[in-house]
Amino acid sequence: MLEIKFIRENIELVKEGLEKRGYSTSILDSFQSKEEKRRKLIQEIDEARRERNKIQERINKGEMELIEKTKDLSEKIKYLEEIARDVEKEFDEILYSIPNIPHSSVPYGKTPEDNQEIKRWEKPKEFSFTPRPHWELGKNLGILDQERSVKLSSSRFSMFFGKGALLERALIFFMLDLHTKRHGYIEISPPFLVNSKTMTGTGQLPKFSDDLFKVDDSDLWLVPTAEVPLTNIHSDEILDGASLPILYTAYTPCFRKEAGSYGKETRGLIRQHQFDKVELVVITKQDDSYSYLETLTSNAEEVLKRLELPYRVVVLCTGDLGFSASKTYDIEVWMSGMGKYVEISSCSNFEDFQARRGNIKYRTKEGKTKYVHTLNGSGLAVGRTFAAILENYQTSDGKIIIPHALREYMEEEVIQ
RNA sequence: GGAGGGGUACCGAAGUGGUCAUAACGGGGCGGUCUCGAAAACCGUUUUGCCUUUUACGGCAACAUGGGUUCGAAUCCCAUCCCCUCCGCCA
Repeated sequence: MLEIKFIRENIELVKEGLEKRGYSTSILDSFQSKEEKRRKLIQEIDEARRERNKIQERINKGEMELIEKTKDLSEKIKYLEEIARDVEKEFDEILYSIPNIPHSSVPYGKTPEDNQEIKRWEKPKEFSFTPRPHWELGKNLGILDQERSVKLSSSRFSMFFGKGALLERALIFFMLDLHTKRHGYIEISPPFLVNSKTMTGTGQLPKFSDDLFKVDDSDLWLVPTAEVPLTNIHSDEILDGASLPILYTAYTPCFRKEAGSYGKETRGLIRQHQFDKVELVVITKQDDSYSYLETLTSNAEEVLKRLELPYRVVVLCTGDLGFSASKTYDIEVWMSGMGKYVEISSCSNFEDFQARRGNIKYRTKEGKTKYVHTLNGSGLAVGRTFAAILENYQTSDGKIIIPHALREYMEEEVIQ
């Protein structure tokens, strides 16, 4: 969330940010009226409490006749507090629904078509035959079963068999090893179910519950990304400034409802209710966060470079930017069979937006407390990487050559 | 799931209805004195949030969380969460 005082004092700037994203700005009107109401109430309550405290002091000194007077005052306070509770609740709902402001370097745009390509690595390989999509390859090789998984669960679930399951595991190991051994991230194995407070900290709640799976009869939700548990590790903490930056990586399955995507990308591994991902999270001081956005993105790119998968990097335009992010780079891998670039990683700087929600601070050398900046990026989405390997490493007879970087984890050079 | 104990600051811990609890006491951290330097000792300091347009040597709030009783709650009552011990169950 944004700082209340900041919104109040920079209402035009916030309005501009909302407009750039294509959001309605009417929320700011309710913000203003509710905020003023809230502030007046706080003042009124504080004043009444001050008065009561003074009288209480005199009662303590023996002026018992004042007891009657303070009764009324207490009733008044109780009444005001009740109103304040409601106002505060309504106000919070508004406050938590205002998105982050796009960074000044983010290009203006309305749709994903307006995202700007800033980098392209390696040319897509030329095939002497028509390359097939990964779902055909996987099915023919018997390593990917998307029919039985529907029987077990529902559509948008898949199952790997034999070498396919091994390839998936190899990818997870390869990515985690790269990030821990080469890039300096600390590996975490977090819970896959988290509570509402945690989901609110990173911005999934209250606005985006429709896309989350919730466990019945509990306050637990299935994580849609490891970003949620990792970023919230230090919620309600004041970190030592010397301990920053903190770099975490984790492998987790991710669960998403993908509501509103009926009929879209139903085949293959692109859009699933459950998929594996290795995530990168960075917690920094505010001055470092944008340079870490570059580092983080290059850490994710390194996975594709080592797997020798062609990709491009785009910077998301204001209209395509996620709710909590200030700036986002998407990495898109080339899918030979599908004949297009597909998002495989999203690397974002949230500045202090998540830190405010999750209450994550650090202490400076001078002893002051400040909000940290948080960043995260996929490093990478495992299912899509799996698909990219199948499509880019296929042979004319439908075999898959294993990329060199994975051979130590696979023990074989070809899946056939 | 059953029985019992507990949740107070960075940590340990006291306080069990009004001598103001930011909070005793002990430890730790930070600053200083002493020292060539260090240790020890001594002195000082050490929560967070909100409101007052900025600021204050200003005000308010917070003792797991949320309600309640009371003129007044860390303290009494109710609910919820979490931790510990024992029993049962179990990967």
